[in-house]
Parts: sequence; C-alpha cells; structure tokens
Amino acid sequence: MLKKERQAYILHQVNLHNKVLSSSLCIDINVSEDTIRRDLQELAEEGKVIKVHGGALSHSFNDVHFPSNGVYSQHQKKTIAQKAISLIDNGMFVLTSGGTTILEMARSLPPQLKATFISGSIPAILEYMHHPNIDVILVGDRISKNSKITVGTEAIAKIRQVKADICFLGTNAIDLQHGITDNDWEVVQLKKAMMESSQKVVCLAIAEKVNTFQPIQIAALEKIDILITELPPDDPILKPYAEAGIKVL
Amino acid sequence: MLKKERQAYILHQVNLHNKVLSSSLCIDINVSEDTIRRDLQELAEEGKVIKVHGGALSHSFNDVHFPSNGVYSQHQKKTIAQKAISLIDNGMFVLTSGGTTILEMARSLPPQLKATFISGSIPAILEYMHHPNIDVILVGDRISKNSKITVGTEAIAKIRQVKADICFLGTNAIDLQHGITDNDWEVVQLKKAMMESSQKVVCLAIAEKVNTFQPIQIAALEKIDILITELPPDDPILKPYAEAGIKVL
DNA sequence: TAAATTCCTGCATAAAAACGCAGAAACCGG
DNA sequence: CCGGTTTCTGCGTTTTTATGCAGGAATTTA
Repeated sequence: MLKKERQAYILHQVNLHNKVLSSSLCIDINVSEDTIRRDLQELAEEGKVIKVHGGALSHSFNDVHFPSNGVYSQHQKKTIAQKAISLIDNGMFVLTSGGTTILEMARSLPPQLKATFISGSIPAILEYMHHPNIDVILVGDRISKNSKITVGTEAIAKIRQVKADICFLGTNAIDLQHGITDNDWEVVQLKKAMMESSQKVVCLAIAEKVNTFQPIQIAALEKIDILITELPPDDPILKPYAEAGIKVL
Repeated sequence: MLKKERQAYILHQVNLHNKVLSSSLCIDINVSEDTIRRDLQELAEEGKVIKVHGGALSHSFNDVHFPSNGVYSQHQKKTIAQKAISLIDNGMFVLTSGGTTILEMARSLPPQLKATFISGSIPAILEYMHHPNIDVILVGDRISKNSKITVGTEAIAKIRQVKADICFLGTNAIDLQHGITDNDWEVVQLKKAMMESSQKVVCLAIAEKVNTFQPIQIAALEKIDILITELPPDDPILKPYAEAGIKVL
C-alpha cells in the first residue's frame, strides 16, 4: 500500500470516528507502528489531524469546546432565554433560581418589561439590578459559595411567603424516571420551595441535559408545567415529556 | 481512552453541570483517581476549569466581579481599611454597610481570618464571597438600585434580629453638630438598625468627609465608638471628636 | 478532636515515541 | 538496463509519557 493511500485512509478514519489509535491502524493496514507514527506526524504538520500520545484526533474535536466569552453553549441558551421571556408579562411576580441559563435570560429581558423578580442567586440579581424597570427582591440568608445563591431555612421561609406567578428553574438534569434532579442538597431544598410558591413552573434545560440525572431529586415530572430547550417543540427527544403532560416549548 | 479524549469529556461535564467530582469521574471513565486529578490539574493550568478539593468547577460561573477600578481616593481608603481590619478577631460577627471604603476593607481582609460577615450591600457581599474563610450572611429585601443595597422593613427586621460584635459604617458625612448624616432615607434607616444591633460602632470616613454634613441624620456622635480616617489619630482635625469621647484611630 | 477523604510525592511499570541505522524499493538520467 | 541517489520502511535501542500504587501530609467532616 502506498504512502499516500495510507494517509488518505488514516484521514478518512479520523474524520469518521474523531479518533484513531496508532495500534489499530497498524493492524488495519499491516505496517509497523513506526510507519503509522511517521504518517500521523506528517498529517499533523499539515494540520490535518491532532497527534496525541497513542493516536490522533480530528481537529473539530479539540477546538470547538472553548468559546471566547466563557459561557458554555451560549447560543443554545440565548434561544432558550427568548422562549422563556415570552412567558413573562408586565406586572408579574417572577421567581428564578441560579445557573447560567437563567443568567442568559436575565441579560435578554426587554428593557420595557416591568415586573418583579425574586431570587437568591447573586449573579442573577446582578443582572436584574442593571435592568431599568424591574423591581428586584433579594432572598436573604447564608450564601453558598459554590452555587452563589442564598441557602438555608430563612431563605426557604421567605420563598414560602411569596406567591409568584411563574418560576424559572435552571435545570441540571431531567429525565422521565427521576424528574428533575440536582447534586447540591441545599439548592434542591430551595428549588423545591420555589416550585411550591409558584402558579407555574418552567424548567430551562439545554438538550444535552435532557435524559440525564443527578443524585438528588427536586421534583417528579408531574410538578413541571413547561419545559424549554433550544430544540423545536416537536423534536423526538422531547416527545415523551409532552406525552407526560408537560407543555414543551 | 486517550488522554485528550478524557480531558475533553471532563471539560464537557464541567461546562454542563458547573461542577464535577473526581470520584464520579473516575467511575465514569474507569481510571484511577490519580489520573483524574492529573487531568484536572492540567486543565486548571490551562485555565479551563477551576480545581477545588474533591473535583473542579466551571470557570464561567465563578468570576462575578464588580468593577474595582475607578475607586475614588483608593490609597486613603486602603489605609483606612488596614486600621479597620485590626479591629476584627476570629469568630466575630461583623455587620457592614455598603460604600467604596467598606469595599476596600472587604478586599483587604487577611485570608486566614475566620469570621461571619452580615451585609445587604451587593458589592460588599461579592467581595466577601471570594474570601476563603468567611461565612457570609446576606440580608434580603428589595434592592435599591442606586445604592446597590437591600432596603425595606424586612431588611431592617432581619438586622434587628442579629446581635453583632462590631459594625462598620461607610460614612458619607460626619460633623460635630449633626453626627453622622446621609442623603438616602432608606439607607439611613438601615444604618440606624445596624448600629442598634451592634456592640461596637465603627465609622470609616476619608478626611474629606469629616466636618461635612448631609440632610438626614443617622445618629448623634455619642453613638459612635470608633472613628477611622486615613489621618494619624493625633491630627488636629480629629481632636474635637476624640474630646467628644470617640476613640480615633 | 477524631475519622475519613482527598492530595501530593516519589517510584515502578508499561506503553508509546524518537532516533539511528540498514535493507528495500522507487526514481532517474544516461 | 544500470549505477547512483533518494525515499520509504522496519527493527533494535533509548527516551519520554502515561498511569497506577503506596505512604504520608493536608483538608474536610462529623
């Protein structure tokens, strides 16, 4: 087999599977590992693959993952934010949790919107504060440095006192069996309280988090009124949720 | 599984859930904890995650910082901050107001200090949050967008409930006749409550503000225990205050 | 304060890469 | 077709890298 042939084959494999092992290539093509290594070296120098210890990776694999602004999946989150905002009307009382999806929503709120936002999430509060027409109610208590949100019995008691029109939860994991789940006990308590204090419960989740779960349950699916992802409502992944009685946007 | 692959997976998980545990990763990927730890270390060195005890955090979520530049008279305020800090001991409960002088103090707190800080000032809270050993209690209520502090009856009621060891007030104006004064009615109410809930009241003021006054009185001079400015304690400007029974630092 | 995790350091091992070399193959101008 | 040259390939040897493991230190939790 000719050198060019070999390299074409390798490149094909890399683009197909996003990764190749030198060991399996040298069995496939039946040449020595050195030869494979030299081929990978050349392809790497031409920038066609990324050579790593043990094989090579496709270029797309490595590069995509680090967006400049630092917010992960920002585009998807913007889409979600737009859908979420359409649910908010003037004069509403809105409860929100923390999380980057909520943050994206906070940033996208239209300037004319007049509403009252209630939250214990510091980053979210910072965004709401910059908004010209929103009244901001901060739920006080001890601050959890991890999640940058107030947690504790005081916070929960305060949330119980309010009766909000709608509640937006940044969702870490949702699946059919466990409902919405999370990994921080205190945050879970808080989210439970928020759900109980709201007429309507809206879950915001990027599609990647759909059909995953975490150790602690927040609530069963039945408690959720609306689920928002960046996908169109009729996407097959979301079908079971619609069938479970959740309104999918 | 290749090293880069693993790291890409880890990065993905971190960005998805804002946090990962080394323990769960090493089950997921089926490698030793050491390997995970080394991966996290590398990713941390590349600035892609923040490594913490037991796992790692997403970077995007973790850097809420208030613009620290453009602080007026920063050098003087640093001096004041140093003096103020000398009054804080381990284990104390500390009430603080808002204001840039308080902020400067918050930034200068020694990392080993273990204490509980209570405040309704968002910028101050942000600083306290970054401190490794400080417990932060956030006083909740409606947020005043001007002063970036929670105001209202709830906030005042909460402050009344605490009995702090010491209270630091960023002071807008102080003079012999009117005591300490300010120009925001709601903030004044809050500061009054803070003074009443503390064993000791400390006023932080740059010398420029000494012997000036504002429309609304917070408290008469007698209520103040300690006054801190950037000047040496024996500066003639401060003499009348010392004579009025205030300890001047 | 005691117990349990988690972390770090150094070491051992195995896998992979780099290097030098030599034989084989291809190329090439007569 | 034929030396001479270049390129390619495979094989040992040496280096580097990746990973796991053991212990003791540090940190967290109860």
